[in-house]
Amino acid sequence: MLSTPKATDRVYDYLCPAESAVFRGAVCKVPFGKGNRECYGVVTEVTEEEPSMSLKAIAQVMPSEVALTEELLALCDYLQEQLFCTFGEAAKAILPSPVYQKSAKKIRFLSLPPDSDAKGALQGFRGKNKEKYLALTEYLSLVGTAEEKQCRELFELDGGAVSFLEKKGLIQIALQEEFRDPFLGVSREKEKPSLLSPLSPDQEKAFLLLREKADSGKAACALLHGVTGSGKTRVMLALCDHVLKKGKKILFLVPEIALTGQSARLLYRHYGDRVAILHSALSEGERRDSYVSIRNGEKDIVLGTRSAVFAPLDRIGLIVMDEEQDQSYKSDTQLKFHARDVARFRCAKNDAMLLLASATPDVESYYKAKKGLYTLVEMPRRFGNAVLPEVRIVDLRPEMRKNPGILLGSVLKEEIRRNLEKKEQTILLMNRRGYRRFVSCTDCGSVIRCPHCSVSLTLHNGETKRLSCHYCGYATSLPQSCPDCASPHLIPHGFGIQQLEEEIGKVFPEASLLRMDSDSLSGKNAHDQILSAFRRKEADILIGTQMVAKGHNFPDVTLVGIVMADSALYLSDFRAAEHAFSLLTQVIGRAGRAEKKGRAVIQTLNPRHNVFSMAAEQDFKSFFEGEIALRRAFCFPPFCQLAVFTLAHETETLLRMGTKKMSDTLQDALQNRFPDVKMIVYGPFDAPIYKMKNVFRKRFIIKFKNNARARALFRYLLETMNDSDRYAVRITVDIGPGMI
DNA sequence: AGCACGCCGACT
DNA sequence: GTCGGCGTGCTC
Repeated sequence: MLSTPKATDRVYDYLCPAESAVFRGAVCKVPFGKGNRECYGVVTEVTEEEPSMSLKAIAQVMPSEVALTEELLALCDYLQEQLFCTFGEAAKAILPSPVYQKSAKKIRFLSLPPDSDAKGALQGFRGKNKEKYLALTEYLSLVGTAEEKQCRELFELDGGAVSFLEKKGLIQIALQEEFRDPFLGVSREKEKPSLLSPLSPDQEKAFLLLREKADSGKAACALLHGVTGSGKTRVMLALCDHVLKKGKKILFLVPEIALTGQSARLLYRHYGDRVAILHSALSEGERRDSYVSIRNGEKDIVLGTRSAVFAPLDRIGLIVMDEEQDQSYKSDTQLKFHARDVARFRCAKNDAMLLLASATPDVESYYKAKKGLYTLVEMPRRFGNAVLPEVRIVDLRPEMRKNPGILLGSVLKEEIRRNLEKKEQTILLMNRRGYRRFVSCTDCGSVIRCPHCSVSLTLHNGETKRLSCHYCGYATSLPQSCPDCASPHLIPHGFGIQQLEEEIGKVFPEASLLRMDSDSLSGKNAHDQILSAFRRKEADILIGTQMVAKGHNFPDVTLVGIVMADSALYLSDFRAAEHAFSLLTQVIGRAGRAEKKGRAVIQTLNPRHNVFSMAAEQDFKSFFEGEIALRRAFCFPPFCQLAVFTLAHETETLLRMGTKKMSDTLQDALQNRFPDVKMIVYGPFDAPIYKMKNVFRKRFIIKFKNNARARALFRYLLETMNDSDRYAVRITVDIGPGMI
């Protein structure tokens, strides 16, 4: 069954219809359960046997172009084994429902009618839902438009309540298809294929090494490590050409299609109609079209984000993962897979080559390459006559002592002024973490928190004084007095991008700004539009979070400022240093091109931290040596594998009972049933957000060696924990978590 | 997860 | 007497 809970995760027998062919991998519509509700299932076996019991019959066999191939069926087994998911969860990730399930339904969106006064209209209203209605209308005034389904969940309203509000004219309902554009503005007209520049000697050398590996006819993995500006992309294209000429097909993965529209342009320019695009922003119809055309063999190249690694492509000769260190390759949705692991599986099945490319490889990948498990190809020189930007590391502490709220130090201010005078562009990076504004009481010290989640509420837009929760969407207006002690002395804290914007506005009133952060924007094209506007020189300064660092080419940017570099270093995650190094290296690389030398200013309270000087020099090797020594000393990946078990329950006491049972079961298993398995168990700890949407969560972190025995122990553990009554804790597992 | 069946309290 | 609460058990 597609998408099934653990309890129904097994094979069910059905009668085949006489008229249509049923085969392994086919997707079928079947009646299921007492109410014979319509479900989808995947055929895993067809027999001629007479059934020994009365069976229900398959209602409909879906067309063969949406069936799972043998390779993808094997992938389902692999994912079940590795991730402890159900068959349905694996199959659903591989075969997203729009592909087999045609739905003409449009999504209902709610918004406020123009110049409505919901508050006034609800003043005299005395129904039991008054508070919820007020909350909903406030929320809509904050976000503009929101999906009806989401609103109903957030404010616990039913369909009746929504139609009541519509009748009263307090809200309006719009039917919309989700907005999509598969090529994200890339012209579909056939452009003249631009002639590729000949390979430079360095590129030629890298290409020959990779080609030799690709021609071996065996599954292989190579890591292409090239500093920013070394021309890796050109080498990858040369390899793609070579593989295509041999009649093999290519999967080309990028971390985020919205930010790397240029990959689509690049591939589309060279290969035109042979390219299919798969990413999460496609409409149902587009996804189906892409899927079917790939499945029918009409496409030779599939470009996409992490879930495109499941594309129904046959005869794969090469899988490219650009920016392979990027954490968005690890899924944090229901099925917590890593695209790299799936890619490795598919390469093994296809005798294909996996090419990982990056300027700052993942420490684990580089370690494997150094050990000889992957072919390591290095491009240490920048292409042409490009030079590295000149980087200044500024100790912000002296200025911070005088002015604790400072965001722009004098050095950075001076550099920005210089750039404004020269009419050159500037990028300012502000790490998102730690820059949320919250409100606290100066008398009792308490912080205003979300009633459903254990987080503080974030203050938005200075003028409107709106507080919202970034985890459940709860929104409220800033109270007049402290909810705990009734003191009127509530003050905002924390620096947001908005503060930086205000400060720049004061210091440089003549400068035009663009801001890019994920909170202020929704819609897939918004980022791309901002970036394009900046590239067209419609603003002097671009302020943003990590997104501004990713793979974009801005020829007129000569200055990059990292406003507070430390925030990236102080995450509890063991990969914090790796991420900081990668982010800094990438963003510094945005400054300057061949003709114009770039400058970067790093503001920090830790000027001696060597991650800054290593990022400035693009000295990945020194960074790696230091980092791998730490990982070895403290036993972190790649020297072990990590698993995070999260236990969730609405009731704290029952959650505690669950964690106790988990601890006991683990200890017993390690001592008696699995004495040969070595694991280190940490926990239970409160999850980083202990309470979310009124559910409490605790977790265990386990270091282990990933082998069949360890997985058997986990499976035993999950079975033992799940066979208690249905009101017990819910457990989820994340193997190789992205962030811990 | 859904959905039905089944056995106890407040209504016509 | 009956509607409906949610505990329990099953899904080909």
